[in-house]
Amino acid sequence: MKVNEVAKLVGVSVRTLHHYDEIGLLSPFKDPDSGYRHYTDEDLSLLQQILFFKELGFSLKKIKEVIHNPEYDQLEALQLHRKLLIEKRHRMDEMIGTLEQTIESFKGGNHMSNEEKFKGFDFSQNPYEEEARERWGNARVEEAKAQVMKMTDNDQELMNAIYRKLASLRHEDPTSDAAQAAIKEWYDFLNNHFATYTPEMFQGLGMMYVQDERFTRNIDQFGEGLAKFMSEAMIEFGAK
Amino acid sequence: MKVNEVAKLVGVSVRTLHHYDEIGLLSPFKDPDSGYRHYTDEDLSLLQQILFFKELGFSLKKIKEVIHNPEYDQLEALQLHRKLLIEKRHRMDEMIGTLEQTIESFKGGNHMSNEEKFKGFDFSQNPYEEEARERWGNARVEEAKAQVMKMTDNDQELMNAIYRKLASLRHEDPTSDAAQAAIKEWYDFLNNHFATYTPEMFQGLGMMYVQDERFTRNIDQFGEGLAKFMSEAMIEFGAK
DNA sequence: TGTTGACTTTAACGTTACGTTAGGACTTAT
DNA sequence: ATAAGTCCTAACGTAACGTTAAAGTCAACA
Repeated sequence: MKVNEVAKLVGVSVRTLHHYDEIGLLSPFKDPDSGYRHYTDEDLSLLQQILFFKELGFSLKKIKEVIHNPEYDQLEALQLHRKLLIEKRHRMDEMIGTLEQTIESFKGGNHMSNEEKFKGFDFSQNPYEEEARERWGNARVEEAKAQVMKMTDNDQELMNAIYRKLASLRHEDPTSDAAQAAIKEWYDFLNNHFATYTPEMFQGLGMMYVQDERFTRNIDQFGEGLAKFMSEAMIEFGAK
Repeated sequence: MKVNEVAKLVGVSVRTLHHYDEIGLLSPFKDPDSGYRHYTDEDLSLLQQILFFKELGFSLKKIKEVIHNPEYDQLEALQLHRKLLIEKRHRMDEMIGTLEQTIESFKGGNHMSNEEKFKGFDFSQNPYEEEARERWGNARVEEAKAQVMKMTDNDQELMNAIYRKLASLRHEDPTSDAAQAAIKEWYDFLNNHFATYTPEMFQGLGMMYVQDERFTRNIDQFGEGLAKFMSEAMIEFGAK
């Protein structure tokens, strides 16, 4: 196989293959006449390995070491690397936290009463707070609650606007483009304001919209049937 | 202030300050005679800002844009950046997951019975599973459980060995070097095998060792007083 | 067989945010 | 005044390729 074929097959650039050859990471057979590189099946599977490690965030230098060493070293390298990744993730968590604080301070004051703030968006107060704690743990709920408390008037208005827009669409097909566009707005809003929610919490939230009638009632403040509509739209949205 | 003073004060290299000057990010006053750079207090606070954004992962190019623009853009930039960070964190989570699977497959089979595996290490089965769910949430507990299930015979043996070593030391001072070395082994083991535990879970686990007598009984299988000893050693370990 | 178009090669500069010498000017303390 | 300490600019090095650029090779069609 020639460079371009390989490149297209595995989804890397020709330059990348050249580079790997240059640094001695993957050196295919070179036709002495034409100078063309020719990759065997073996080269390909080695390339797969390389890309695998790369996806895990290894540097090419380390990949080169790891790939040409006995098995035990590979395991050790994997474990070490995982440790580094986990540390990095912790640092990222801290960074995200700092960012969120900064964003809050940029946004300025929050002048609505807390009751006002919790209207329409609710699950960290009232009947189901305890249930939420059971389902998702203390720390998560506290964090979510703190974030809702810090919401700006502006954000609150934005959220209500999204709810109203959704309510106005609630008699249409939840899979329609308009409905999906609106649910995407809502999805983006949640993503921007409550990033600490795990994917499971998102899913669970969607489920509860229809399964738990207390949720249903709360959401249907904005229009009867809204909870059901949103749930269906969310499922559709998540499916693609 | 001259370069070196500034550098030492804020913890960056002189080269970094030169670089920021080169690219027009932070250009202090330059004495026309000596050519020396002189940083004012204003320069310093600007530098703080720069470093802050840098810590958040902004490129110098973006910092330059953000710092010289109206407020609204800054907020937008912050929000955009947080989004990117969150996406990156998700990708990292996936990478860590893949790494863990790979590590498992490297380690090979697991031939002990599940009862065997849960002996000595327990909190995802038996009386307190339900309690764990309440405290830390469903997903976390399930994840932890799955990881315990996948433990290799080897790992299991390793863990038991650590427990036995700790048990043999349990009548000594928990703050002694020997005790701390042993608790570090245990800490590293947990870190290597149950990376999905949050710091709070770690702390909580330590607390429960003495506060919850069901835990105490389970750990004390390896020797009476072990739970208390471990808890004290953990607190000491965490404090430094 | 000649030519054309698709593909290949090496070479080398560009990117990011500095680190790291290197050689020389300026300042400060003794 | 002289040495020690600090400052300057200039320029190459790093990681993992991207991006031209100039030139050789291959397959097919006329």
